[in-house]
Amino acid sequence: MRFSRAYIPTTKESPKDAQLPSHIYLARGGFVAQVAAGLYNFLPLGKRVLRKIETIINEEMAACDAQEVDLSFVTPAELWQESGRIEKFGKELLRFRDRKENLFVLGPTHEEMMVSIVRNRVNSYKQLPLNLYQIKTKFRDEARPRFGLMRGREFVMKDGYSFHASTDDLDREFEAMEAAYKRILERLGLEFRIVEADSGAIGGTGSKELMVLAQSGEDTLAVCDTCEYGANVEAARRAQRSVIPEAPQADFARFKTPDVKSIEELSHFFHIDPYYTLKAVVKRAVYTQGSELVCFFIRGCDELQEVKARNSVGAIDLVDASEAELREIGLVAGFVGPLDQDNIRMVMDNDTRNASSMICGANEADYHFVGVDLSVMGEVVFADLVTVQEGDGCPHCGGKILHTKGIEVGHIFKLGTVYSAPLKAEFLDENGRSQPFIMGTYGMGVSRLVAAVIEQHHDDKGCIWTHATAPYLVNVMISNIKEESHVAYAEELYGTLQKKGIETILDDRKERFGFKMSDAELIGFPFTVIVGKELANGQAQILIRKTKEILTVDKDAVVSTLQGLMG
RNA sequence: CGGGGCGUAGCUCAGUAUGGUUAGAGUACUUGGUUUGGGACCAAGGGGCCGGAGGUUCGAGUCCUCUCGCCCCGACCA
Repeated sequence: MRFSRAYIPTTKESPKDAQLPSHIYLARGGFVAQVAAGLYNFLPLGKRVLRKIETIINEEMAACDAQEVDLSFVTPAELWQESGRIEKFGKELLRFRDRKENLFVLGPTHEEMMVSIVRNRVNSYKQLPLNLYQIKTKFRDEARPRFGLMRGREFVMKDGYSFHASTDDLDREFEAMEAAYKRILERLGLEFRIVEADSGAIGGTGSKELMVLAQSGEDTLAVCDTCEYGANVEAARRAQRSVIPEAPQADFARFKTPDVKSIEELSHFFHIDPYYTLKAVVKRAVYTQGSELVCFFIRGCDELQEVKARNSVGAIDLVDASEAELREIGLVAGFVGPLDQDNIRMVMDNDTRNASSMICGANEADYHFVGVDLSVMGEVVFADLVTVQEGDGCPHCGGKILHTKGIEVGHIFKLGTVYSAPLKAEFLDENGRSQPFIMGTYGMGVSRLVAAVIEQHHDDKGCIWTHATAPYLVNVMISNIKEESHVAYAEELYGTLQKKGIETILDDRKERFGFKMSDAELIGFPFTVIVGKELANGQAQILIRKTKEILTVDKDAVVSTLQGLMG
């Protein structure tokens, strides 16, 4: 490609709404342009990067015998009614009617459609397993799109679905997909972590997220400093506490604690470690039908993890409860405890099982119980409710847990029969019995990966594309196009590189040196060959974008040097 | 969806408290010239329904009402 003929609208200034490096540099470098909230046009350079990522995904999927399909983007709402997700998805699902007044939705994900193309066509275990995927634009009417390509409303996603006759076979495929996803991210040149995760509203097990590590990531990860363990904080576990603070000495008693409400005040009042206090967090749990107040009890030194709490009661949402709501059921905010009351549904954190020497609210204003032994409680529901904190022990090796940020670029999990059962997608097993397909699902955010590469690989000048993602690997820059000998050499080099199959752009624009250099750095070509002054000595220079290193090499050695650098 | 902010040239923004020449700057663009290793300089140009609709007024970018859009914080997010 000749730069003089390319459409690469770079700008010196960044759009005012851009915050993240990926957003700023992709916009400034002329890769994408915003159309409306959460909607972006991909310009030539952006499209090339997108296609490169898609190609790598396609290659790795082919290696696993997964087959690419292309499902219609507009899907009949009926399918969504059948699966029951039309309500669950809510306003994120864009719906509209056609001229005949039939209701349709724009696909935000394609479980329903994928199941529908397989059901009634695959009807024997002999036709299984099957792994189908597509790379396609999705639409989710996000309440608040942000961060450029990171969280758009329209985005490109690879979504794959596998169908199996047994859970063993699903397990095998799941591992193969995890390995394939790992290879994809490695080939893209990304630093990432595969972490345990919550399956979300959709349900399922074995949920794993692929996280590209970057400070700007929207997800917090708990990772072990010693072993491979990593998890989204929404799902992270921890080892039993190894160091337990010294227990306070006290017999069971009701104690006057005027205006002592918070855990901090309580531990200060009694001069004890918050470990021995019981924190009560009351939330209104919202279910598909109805809602109720629930009190979650955790140790005072812990924080409630809302996703875990929500899962523990099967709620679709938790909202803060007001003091008035508490009063209505006879509880006093700041003094809620599990003893002597059955006003509210209670869930206790696993770490409070049989806890003793505890201090908890007495369900009466200005009173707490001390010396409480929780093992005296009758039937109690326990669950893991707490947020794993930095410094906690790794559940696998006992190493130390650290927090880090990640960008979710992939999510794989085992669906089982969550969709196939309600949609009645069944096959006959070896015994002639009808069974719903056992399914797995494998998603990867393709357009988000474009942004993730830049979040992880940029500097104050612009993008630094990895070799696998660069729109062009080599930029041959002519410092001054008025120098005929320079132009002649650059043209020849450009031709040679192209013949060798190396994606090259020739910067033959009538611009000054500095302007072209800034563009080269902003766009982020891995290598820029500077054809200029040095040619008088029979030399050219190679700028390595990543290290900013400039190699001066003999003009006849440029191609071989580049090939060496590309490895 | 709650709270806040902003819509003026392709882009980044002045101008709006107090209505009044022909609506500005920087940058980008065009032409000519000088330059030619880090977004250079000089000169001359083109480019605007001041988001939209209605109103007040002799007169509205500026005041009032209503709308639409975009951004930020939060809630939400397979």
